Amino acid sequence: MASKYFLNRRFSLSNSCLKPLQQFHAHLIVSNSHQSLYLLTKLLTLYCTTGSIKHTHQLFLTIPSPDSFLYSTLINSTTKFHFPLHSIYFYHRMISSCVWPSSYAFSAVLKACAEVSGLLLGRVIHCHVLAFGYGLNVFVQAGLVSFYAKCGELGVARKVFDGMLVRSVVAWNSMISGYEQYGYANEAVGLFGRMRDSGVEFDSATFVSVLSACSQLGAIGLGCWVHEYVRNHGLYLNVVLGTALINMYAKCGNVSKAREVFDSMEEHNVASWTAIISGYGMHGHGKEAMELFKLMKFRGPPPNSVTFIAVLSACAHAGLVQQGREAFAAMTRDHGLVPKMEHHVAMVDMLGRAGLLDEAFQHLKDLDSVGPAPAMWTAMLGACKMHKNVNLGVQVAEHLLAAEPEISGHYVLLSNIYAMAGRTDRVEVVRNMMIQKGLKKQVGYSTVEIDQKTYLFSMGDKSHVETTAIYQFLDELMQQSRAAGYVPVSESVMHELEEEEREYALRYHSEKLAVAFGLLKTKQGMTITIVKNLRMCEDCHAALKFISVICSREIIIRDKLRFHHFQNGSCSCMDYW
DNA sequence: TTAGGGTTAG
Repeated sequence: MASKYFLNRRFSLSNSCLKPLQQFHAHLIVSNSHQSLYLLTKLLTLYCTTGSIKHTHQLFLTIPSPDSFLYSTLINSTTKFHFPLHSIYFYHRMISSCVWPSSYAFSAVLKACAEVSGLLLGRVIHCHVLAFGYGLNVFVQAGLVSFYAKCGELGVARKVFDGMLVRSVVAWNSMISGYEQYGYANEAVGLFGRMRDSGVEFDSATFVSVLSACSQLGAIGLGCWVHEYVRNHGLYLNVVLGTALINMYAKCGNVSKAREVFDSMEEHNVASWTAIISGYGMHGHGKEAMELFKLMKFRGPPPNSVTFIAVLSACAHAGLVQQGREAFAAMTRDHGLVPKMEHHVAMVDMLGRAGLLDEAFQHLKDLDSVGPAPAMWTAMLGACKMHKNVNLGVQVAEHLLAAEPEISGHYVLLSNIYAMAGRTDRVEVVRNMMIQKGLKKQVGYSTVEIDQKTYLFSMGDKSHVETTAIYQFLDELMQQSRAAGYVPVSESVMHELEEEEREYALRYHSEKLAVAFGLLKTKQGMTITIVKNLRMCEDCHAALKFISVICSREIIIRDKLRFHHFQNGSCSCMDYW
C-alpha cells in the first residue's frame, strides 16, 4: 500500500516537473535557440533531475554534435541521479565520437562503475585516464582511489593513493572508508593516524568512517577523542555524523552516551532512529527500544525494513515475545513492508530464545515454499541448544549441514548439543566429520582498548610481551573464583578437536585473557570493555560473574550477538542469550 | 561561462 503511494507520488512529481521543461524545450525550438549547446546542457541536466532518463536520452539523441562539456555534465548528472548504466553508455558514446574527455567525465564515470561494481570496466577506464593524460589529476586520482576501494580492491586503491603527489581530504577519506567498509578497521584507524600526522584537515566524512572503525573495534578511547574534537572545533553535528556517534557509543558499550547524542541532534532520520533502537536492543534494553520505537511512530519518519530488524532483535534479546509478534504483524499491515529473510530469522530467533520451539519451527516450516535460508535454520539450531532439545536439534542440524556443509560453526553447534545430552560417541562422529572435511573451528579472538590502543588476544595467546604476568594474574583470578563457588562449565570445550586442548582452552579463552590484561592495565573502578568476534562461551560467562565481584569492576563484553554487562556477580542478559 | 572525488542504521 505504502510503496504504491510513493510510486504514485514519484510519478506525479516527475510529471509535474516535466511539463514546464517540455514547455521550455518547445520554446527553445520556436525561438530557434535549440542549437545552443549551453541551453541544451542545462535542459538535459534538468530532465535528469526529474528522474526521467527516457526524456534525457531522447533529447540527447536530437543533439547533432555534443561537445566535451555537454558529455561531462550528462555523465555527471546520470551518475548523480543513479542511472549508472546510462552514465557508462554516454561515456562510451563520447569516446567513440572522438570527443576529448575532460577530467570531470572521468570522476563521474568511475563513480558509476563503482555503483555497478564494474571492476573490469573501471580498469579499462583507468587505462583511458592514463592515455588521456589525467594520471596526476587530483580529482581523477581521488576518483580512482574511491572506485578501487568500493570494489574491494584495497591494494590497488592504496597504490594509487600512495602515488598521489597531493592528497586531498577526499582521497584520505576514500581510503579510510574503503578499509573500514571491508572490515579492516585497524588499517582504517592506522591511516587516520597518518592523516593526523600529515596535517591535512579532517572533515565530517573523515570522522564518520573513523567512528565506524571504532565501532568495529570497540575503540571507545579514539571514539571519544573524535567526539571531543567535533565539539571543540564547532563541527556541526549533522545527521550522518550524529548517527555514526550513536552507533560508536552503543557498540562500544555506552548506550546512555548514545542516547545523549541522539537527544542532542537537531535532525533525526530513519537511520538515526534505527541506530538508537538497535543500540538499546543489543544491550538487552528491550523496554527502552520499544518506547523509542513508539515515539518514532508518533513523531519520527516511517520505520523501514532495517528498523524492523532492530525492533525484532531488541524483542528477541529481552524476551518481549508479544511485542515482537505485534511489530512483525504491523510491518506489513501498517507500513506495507514485506518481511524479508532477515525478519523471519529474527522471528525464529525471538521465538526460539523464548523457548517457544514449536512456534519457531512452525514459522520456519511455513516458509518451506520459498525455502528457508540457512540463517533461519542456524537460529533454530541455536534455540535447540539453548533449551537443550536434542531431538529437534539433530533434525535441524541435518537440514543445515546438507545446505551448508562447509560451515564449521554448524558442526560445532551440533557437537555442543550432543555433548549436553552426554552423547560423547556422537560428539566424536561430528568431530571426525569436521576432520574429514578439513574444517577448522573459527578462531575466536577478543580485543581490549587501553589508552587508545587496541590489543588482540586469541585462545592460549602467548605473543604479548607481558604474557607471564597476564597468565599469572588470570590463574590467581580463577583460583579465587573457584574458592568463591565457580565451577568450570566443561561442555563449552567439548567441541575442541584435540583432547588435550580442552582444559587449556577452557582456562585461557581469549575473553579471559583480554579481561585479565584490561584489569592489570587500568585503574581500580574503571569499566573494562572487551569485543569478541564469536559468541562468548558459557564457561567464560560463568567465570566473569565471579571476576566482577572479586575485582569490584564492571566488565562489558560485546560478543557476536549482543552485550553482556557483568557487575556484582550477575550479567545484564540475565543468562538469556 | 557553466561542473568534481569522500560519509550514517542490520
